[in-house]
Amino acid sequence: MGSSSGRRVGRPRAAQRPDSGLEPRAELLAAAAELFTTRGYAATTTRVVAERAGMRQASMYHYVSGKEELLAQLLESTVTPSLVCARELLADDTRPAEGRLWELCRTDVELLCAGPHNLGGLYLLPEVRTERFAGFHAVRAELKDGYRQLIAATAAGGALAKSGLDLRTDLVFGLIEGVILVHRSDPERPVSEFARATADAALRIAGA
Amino acid sequence: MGSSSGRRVGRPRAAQRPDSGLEPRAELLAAAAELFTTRGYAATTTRVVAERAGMRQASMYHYVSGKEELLAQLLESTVTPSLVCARELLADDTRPAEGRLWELCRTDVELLCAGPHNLGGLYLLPEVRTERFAGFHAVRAELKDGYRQLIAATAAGGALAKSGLDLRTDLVFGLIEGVILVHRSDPERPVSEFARATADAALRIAGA
DNA sequence: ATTATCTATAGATCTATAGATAATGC
DNA sequence: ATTATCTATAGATCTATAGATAATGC
Repeated sequence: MGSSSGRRVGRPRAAQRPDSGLEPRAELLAAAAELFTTRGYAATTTRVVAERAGMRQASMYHYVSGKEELLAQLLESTVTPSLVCARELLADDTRPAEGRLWELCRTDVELLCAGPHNLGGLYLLPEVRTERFAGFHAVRAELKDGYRQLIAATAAGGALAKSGLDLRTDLVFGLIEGVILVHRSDPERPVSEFARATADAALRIAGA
Repeated sequence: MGSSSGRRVGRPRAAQRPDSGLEPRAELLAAAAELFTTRGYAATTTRVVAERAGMRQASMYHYVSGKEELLAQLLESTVTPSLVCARELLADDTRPAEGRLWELCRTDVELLCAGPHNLGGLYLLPEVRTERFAGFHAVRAELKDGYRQLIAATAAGGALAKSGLDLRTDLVFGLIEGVILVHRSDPERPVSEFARATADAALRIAGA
């Protein structure tokens, strides 16, 4: 709920703005999402994040320990929904693998392109490769393994040797993540049609 | 040639190292390439670039005006060879478009994955979207247009409406640039085989 | 009393310039 | 004299903490 209206405990903010309806921490995350994706992580100062969230630089530390925590949280929130989808599809063995792979690709593209800022673009930040974000890497690796299992379960995939399967998996996963670049270059394109076209392309790459 | 051996004009460097054989400016570019691709642009200080190139921070300014100039130069040197290849293939109308498109994809992947550092990864840096790098964007746009023309000239591409052609072009170009991500995740994979497999995948996406 | 914020600032950078220095060239 | 480098540093940040302040809650 937070602040459902008017009077709140604590010293009032210096710069008042129309109530966004978000909790302060969520406001910080939203501000960080926009700034990190457009300007990059290292180039974004705590001051601009806080200010965009409506508070002064120092006040940010009341809610988060610093920039790192914001990025870590944003990253995990980006993969988690895709991972949930992958787990469901892997469990559902009533449907052929081809259809489930297509569905995973489509959903993943929708999720990557969803939201006002190109959240998927966070994957690409160089800082993300750091040990600090091991939690994110773990969930992302699990998602990639979901892709691998579905590709292996297709008719074409079953015939592949390990190196061939690795290659197909990397190409499909690369296409899906590369979609972030495509979306960035033309954010106006209708997402659902684009997501279906990308899923079609992924199946062709998988050989299905 | 530079410094073919021993005695050089000017005060000696503080930290001597085995002669790399490169001119100082080239040493700076090589250092920047590695650091920008691994740590990112904003997170890389002039001090580490200069030090890795064997000189002190301030000495760098004898050769370049600052970090921006290094990035701009690196970016352009990354697309230019692909663009040369695209122009040659576009001009050669004795071969069917399918084969030329395949060749462009293969060469482009080879070039993106070439070199000790993942130079192609520079594309992904958020700072690159800045107006400052308009020169790079112009050559990159010309390369993308080369892809579009070749796709349009294929049998399958000729039948497409404009929006369909745009979509195919974006998917193919996205796959090729996404290759940077794939290469980053497994730099050990033999490049030439990978390049051929990616070109095959690109043709399947193009519908050829 | 508790809380959310603020202002102020210490300490740690980082960039780019100024001016000194140590080579070779003539 | 010319050149390539160096050392030193001013000025501009940026992060994170310390301590003050202005609300509500009881």
